Amino acid sequence: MSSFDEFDAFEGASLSARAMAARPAPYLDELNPAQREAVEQLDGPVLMLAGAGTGKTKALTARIVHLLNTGRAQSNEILAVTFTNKAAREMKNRVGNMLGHSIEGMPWLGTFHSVCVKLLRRHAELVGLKSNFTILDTDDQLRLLKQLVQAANIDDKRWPARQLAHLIDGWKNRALTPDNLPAADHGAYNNRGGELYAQYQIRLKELNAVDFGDLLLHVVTIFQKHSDILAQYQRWFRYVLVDEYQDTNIAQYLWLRLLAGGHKNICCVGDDDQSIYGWRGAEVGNILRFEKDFPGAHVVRLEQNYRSTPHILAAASNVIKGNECRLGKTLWTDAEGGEKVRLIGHWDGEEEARWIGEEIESLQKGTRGMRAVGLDEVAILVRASHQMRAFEDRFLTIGMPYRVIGGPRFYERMEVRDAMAYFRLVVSLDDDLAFERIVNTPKRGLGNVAQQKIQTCARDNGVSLVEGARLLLEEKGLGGKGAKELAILLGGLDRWRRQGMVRQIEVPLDDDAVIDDAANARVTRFQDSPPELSHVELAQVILDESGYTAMWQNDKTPEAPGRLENLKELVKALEQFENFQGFLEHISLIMDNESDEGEQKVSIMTLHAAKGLEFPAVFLPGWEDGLFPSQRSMDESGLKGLEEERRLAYVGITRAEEICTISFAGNRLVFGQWQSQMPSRFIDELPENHVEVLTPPGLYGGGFGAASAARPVKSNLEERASRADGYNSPGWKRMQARAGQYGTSQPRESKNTIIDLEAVSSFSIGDRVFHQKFGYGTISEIEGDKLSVVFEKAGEKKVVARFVTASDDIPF
DNA sequence: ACTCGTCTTATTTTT
DNA sequence: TAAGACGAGT
Repeated sequence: MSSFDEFDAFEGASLSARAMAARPAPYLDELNPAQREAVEQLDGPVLMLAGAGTGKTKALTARIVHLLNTGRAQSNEILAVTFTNKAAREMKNRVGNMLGHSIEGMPWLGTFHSVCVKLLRRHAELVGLKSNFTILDTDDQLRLLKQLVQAANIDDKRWPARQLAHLIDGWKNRALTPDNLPAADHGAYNNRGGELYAQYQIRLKELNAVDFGDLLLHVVTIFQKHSDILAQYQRWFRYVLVDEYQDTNIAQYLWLRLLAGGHKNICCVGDDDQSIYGWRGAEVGNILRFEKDFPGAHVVRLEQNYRSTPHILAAASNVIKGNECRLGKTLWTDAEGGEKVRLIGHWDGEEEARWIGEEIESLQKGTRGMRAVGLDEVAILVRASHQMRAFEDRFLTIGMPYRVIGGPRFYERMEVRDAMAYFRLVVSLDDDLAFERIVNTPKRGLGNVAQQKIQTCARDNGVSLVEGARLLLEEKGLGGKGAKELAILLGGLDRWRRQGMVRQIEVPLDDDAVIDDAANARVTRFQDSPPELSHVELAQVILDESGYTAMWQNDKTPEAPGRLENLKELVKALEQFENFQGFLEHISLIMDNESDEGEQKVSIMTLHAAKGLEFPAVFLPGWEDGLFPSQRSMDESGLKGLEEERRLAYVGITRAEEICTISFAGNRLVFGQWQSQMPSRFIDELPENHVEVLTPPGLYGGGFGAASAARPVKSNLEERASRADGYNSPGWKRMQARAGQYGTSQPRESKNTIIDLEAVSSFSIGDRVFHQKFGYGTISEIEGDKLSVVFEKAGEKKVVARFVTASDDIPF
């Protein structure tokens, strides 16, 4: 992709740079003392512990500018890594702005993955790859693994390939190659884990492909095995900067240690309290251990917050201080006043959504002396994406514009990937995975049997699938419609390839290696080919002639028009690139979807997706034990899991600038079952004098606590959870202490059910009752809060008392 | 080869 | 509940 003239100026560079060392540094004046310290401490290891909203990016960019300005390094001698492209882009922009001129260079500011791609392209042969290797996405990865699993005669029902994929990802995150896989891990996946992992890696090499994990792992391997190469880069990258250090996994940690191992000029920026990606391999330990890893490290804490009101900060701080494993920071602010964090309980999830909808409407109008808040300034942050539905439903009915952030990304959409598979195949005919994806899309009458034949033929002859298909046709090994269609496809591939060729020769590519390969192959055959198509035109032609466009045009499902729209957008996106290769390279790493226009909309997203963002008004619904903190997280990871959930709560609260509203529902439909919920234990951790409880207990006698007290079943569950992690006080105590403490909004009238909480415990045998699902019935037995009811239509069922009402009350 | 019905299983997600 | 995966039937 990019050439290596980043290195060209290697030795003689710094004279002019040093001459600049005396330049004034106005950017320093805008920093607070802590930020300034973090910026000016240029040499040696530095850990910048930056709390939420403390101007971390500002400090980080100032540091880069300072490095340049003092002549310590040239822009191409600084390695700065982030996790997301968005973060990398922002940093680039801000460095540019701060310098006052566009930065030519900073070629090594990018994501871990994009930097690794560059490095790996340069040294691919050292791990048995060619420098034009392709990068598989998770979909390709899974398909590949499925094949291996089937070939190994494993019942993929009992041992799903997904699970294996997950294991392998985990190993790669931990920098474990098949060779150094610990015995314990070897036995995973029905004792075949290690074996299949090894096979998978071999297969990847055969395909000249890598998965995301490999990008880092291969580079680490190269550095470990080739000290000369490592030394070269250690010298080249004079300063190393890392953003979001708390999110690094072991592979990334090793990678950094290796690169910074010489001069130790490494500056890691992060916040242990915002480590929320443990489940995908991030090691909070990396940041907690920093001072041990880099003795003599300077630790700077950025604690002055420029984002939120004191109430919000107090709430966040009080919650997070429940965590044991943290370095400790206290956010503070100059700002004064502001609303307290608001807390409200609801009857159920629907009611919660309704209330939030109305609340947003009144924020818009600017009631209670507050300024009017625009919809763009409002966000709803949920723990799990299924919670979004209630809000979407509600907002749809009241016509409130909203946008869901972090859904399936543009480049992950089926149609986009199909299209890209065509492009990939045209670019390199031996992209077997791309071929597999599209042979029968659109339907060409090439089902399992036909594809199997192609596979066999290709393997027997040791060629790619495309070549195998060609041979198969020549041998007449395939008949009927399939054969005809396949011939058309192969013909098309050749034609498209030819149509794209000349253009590719004319356009200079960045990457010498790629250009050489491609050009050599082409010059001999197609030098004088007739008028060509630009890659954009070609893309359109491919989609049309392959029948792919037609496939969606003929599709009558409601999503078909949207898919066609996406294809158009994809073709348009190609315009920004010089050629196919450039595009494919780019999108394999960039999965952004920032195509949102002007209209004011409420944002709905998960807490994870919200990290790094901020909104004047934030709603945090669903604070119920089991949902948040997530039961699964606690079951799987115990105390560690709970602490990560707590960090998530911290992240959520600290997204809010002016007003933060936390809510919970007493009942929620979970997997189609109504469940009564306990308020989240994190609610107990909110500091009372910074919280305003809305809708005090009123009409419904005792409100939440009383209702809970009537349900020993839940509290046992709750108690079990508490005991399991040994963390909080037993559920019962908490619950009782809380009884009546929090307000609960009234049940939704539109449901036409008025449920008298007092009545829950006052059923007696023989009462006639109504149940939403089973209809009318008569109570035959009472056991705690469980009733046996003989329903008129549904027969005898055990139901929880709460879901049943005395039948007279039902105004149906 | 494709469609339809049954079964299963339910976080968080970047690159 | 509700979406996705899978197998059987046409």
